[in-house]
Amino acid sequence: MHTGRAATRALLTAELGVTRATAGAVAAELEALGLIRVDTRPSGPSGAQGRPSHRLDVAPQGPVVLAAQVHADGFRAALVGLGGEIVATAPGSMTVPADPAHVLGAVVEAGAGLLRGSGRICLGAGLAVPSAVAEPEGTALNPLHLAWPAGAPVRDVFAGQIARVGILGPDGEPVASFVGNDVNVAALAEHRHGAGRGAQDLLVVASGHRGVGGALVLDGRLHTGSSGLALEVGHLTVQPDGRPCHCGSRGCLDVEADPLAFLEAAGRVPGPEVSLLEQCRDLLRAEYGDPAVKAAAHTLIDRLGRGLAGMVNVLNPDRILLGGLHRHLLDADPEALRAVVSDHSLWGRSGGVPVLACALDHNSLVGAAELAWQPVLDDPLAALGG
Amino acid sequence: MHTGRAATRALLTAELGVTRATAGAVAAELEALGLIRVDTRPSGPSGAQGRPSHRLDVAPQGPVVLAAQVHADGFRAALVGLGGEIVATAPGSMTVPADPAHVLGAVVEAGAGLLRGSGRICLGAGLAVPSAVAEPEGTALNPLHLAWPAGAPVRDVFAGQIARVGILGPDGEPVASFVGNDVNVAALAEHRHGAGRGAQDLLVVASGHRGVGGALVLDGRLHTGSSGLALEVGHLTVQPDGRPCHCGSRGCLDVEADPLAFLEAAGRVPGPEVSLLEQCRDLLRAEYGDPAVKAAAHTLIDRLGRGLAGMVNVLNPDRILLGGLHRHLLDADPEALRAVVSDHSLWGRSGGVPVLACALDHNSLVGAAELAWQPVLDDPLAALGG
DNA sequence: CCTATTTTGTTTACCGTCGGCACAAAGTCA
DNA sequence: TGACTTTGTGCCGACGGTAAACAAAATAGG
Repeated sequence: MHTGRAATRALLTAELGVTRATAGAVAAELEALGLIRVDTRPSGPSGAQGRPSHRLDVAPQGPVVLAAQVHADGFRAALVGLGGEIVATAPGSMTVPADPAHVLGAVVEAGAGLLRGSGRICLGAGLAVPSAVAEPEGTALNPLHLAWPAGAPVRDVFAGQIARVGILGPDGEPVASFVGNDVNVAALAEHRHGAGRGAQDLLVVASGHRGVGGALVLDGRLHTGSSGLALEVGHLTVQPDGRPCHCGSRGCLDVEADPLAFLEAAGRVPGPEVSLLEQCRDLLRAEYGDPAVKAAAHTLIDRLGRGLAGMVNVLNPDRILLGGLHRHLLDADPEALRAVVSDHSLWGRSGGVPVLACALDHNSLVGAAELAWQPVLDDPLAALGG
Repeated sequence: MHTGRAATRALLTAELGVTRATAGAVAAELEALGLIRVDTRPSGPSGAQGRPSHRLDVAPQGPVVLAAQVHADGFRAALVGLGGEIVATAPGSMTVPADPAHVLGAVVEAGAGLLRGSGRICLGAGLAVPSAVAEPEGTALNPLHLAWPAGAPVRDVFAGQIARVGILGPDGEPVASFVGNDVNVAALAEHRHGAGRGAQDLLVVASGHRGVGGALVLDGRLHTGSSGLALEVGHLTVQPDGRPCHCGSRGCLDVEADPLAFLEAAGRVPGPEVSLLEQCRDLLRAEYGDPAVKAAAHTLIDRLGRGLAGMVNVLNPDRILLGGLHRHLLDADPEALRAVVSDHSLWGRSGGVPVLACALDHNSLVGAAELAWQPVLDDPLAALGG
């Protein structure tokens, strides 16, 4: 079981590709474990012929997972139910000595507060970080925006705080902890509950603050490569003779298609009062009439499009989703971006890959929750029964 | 069952991750179907403690598949046994009106001749072509070197010739036909029987005549993307301000790191008497002392290394194999190439990806055979029993 | 030489998953 | 009201696999 949306046993039968009997058994198991509730009431005249199906709803007071996202300015903790619904959420701002244990301690304490207030059972914990995460070590390789040391053992620290604060599962043990790159888990969330539903080969590219991140969801599973470092797409060359990048090359996507690059291209000086991404969004929405802004947008659309085309040639996805700045660039001129991708990808011209915007608010948060839900979906009994 | 080398039941147990009982059952099934032979004779003093294991050998006169490779100058047909052993092979040269049906008819007839001479049973047919192959249509999108029309329905034509000539399986029906890109299937062959054994995330890049091809083997399966067009890596930008490419961009790998680019960089005029690849190989072996040749080699090593680094950032493979010209460049200066890849891939510096040469002769041919063997490995009984 | 140990191969019993099937339930359609 | 269609459930059996006990064939060591 790996799909989110399944409102009736009949839909389960179709989506899982099993018989009605098996789907019924799965539903019965999930109901017995308190994860879903079966609604047998007739839902009015459906118009369809045949016996009306029973709706399968996520249990209203059912279990949740603790999800969190950390970023440059602070963090956000949340409780997320089965199906990606955010049950409760709380922001937090970061204090100055922001070492991992400090930050994640505050994150987990915020989550514990949410849990106490909700009275829900917690089945796991997931964390999204703006850094590549090496597998299976669970270390953050480049948490630059957090000013954490490279290689920080984020999963271990997170698990340690979960144990210290005492986030306990049904078996009385501290719940399992999962850590992922923010774009990666956002891709997972979009695939399950957002604009990526049904895609078999989903490419997600996003730029939130600095740099560019990517993710690939293959057959419903996050593809992280042999050591978790796949889709580090920031260093594809998109601009011959471009500006130097810390990787040693020039014209990398990371420095040519992120919010700072856009503001500079538009001739604006980034202000400190609001995030780079918000400045970009406001510029694109309110001042797109300004020729300098429009030209900057098209410059970045060209660079981004070349990078996306390179990924299309290597990965051959069947859908592309854009987030952060890239999503705003797509909104500004969808046809221009799609044309660049098509023109520079060998087979894009024949057919073309759909390029869409991410659809979920807080997709990194929901995606972090999906990491924690995964073992429950894989084996509900083991995850709950003990 | 998806692995080639398994010389005893005990190794099967380990490689398949099952119990001895299951491995024994699998071996018994394969033996009953005539695919393998069990050698119970003691093989002399093994030195190891414990009961000596029975060797499982590929059946000496067992079934084969028909494999073929077409290229600019002609084709090669072969019979390949389980385990990738080439049982018999025959080259063929192409005549002038080289339309697909003509060429593939000759290919299949050559294969039929080999089959008659061998007295073996044929279980399938695989074909490697120097072109991207769209799935599931089985059409060749850019068979430029063959002067075939773009989008030629290669699989259907191949299957038609198989049926016309009458290559029949044990059930009396024409055998199943499979078509793949030559680098893709070569990667499959290297993973099963060559330098890619044991890799979980194998990237193969090669340049045989013109252009550059790539392939990825993930968990033992070829990764072809959503429509068969993944790893079309020829259009990654590796040279700012490089020469123009037919894709509309400049400095693509395709035109910066193929045999023609090397000969031009070395200041040589390609002669017509021998293939571009052979000219490159001879140049690198015999005249590497010539400063122009050495400089050209390092120019191409730099370009290739940048391209490989881009792929590493996107795909995060755990091993890279090089074929064709790239393999000769690696031989010429292994450390230089590995250094470029490390320096330009974000995480290459910490750890580094092994970069090795392909190990098999005729790896495209063996890979084409693997395509045809695949259904037998997946379900031996169904493939043979009827 | 005889026994203990180790590793391999085989046999048997058993368990869990899932498909096939029959049947019941609950609606629409004529 | 009866036929039809679709959904949900219970039952049986096939299949794939593990677990465990047993048998076989070598080495190790007194």
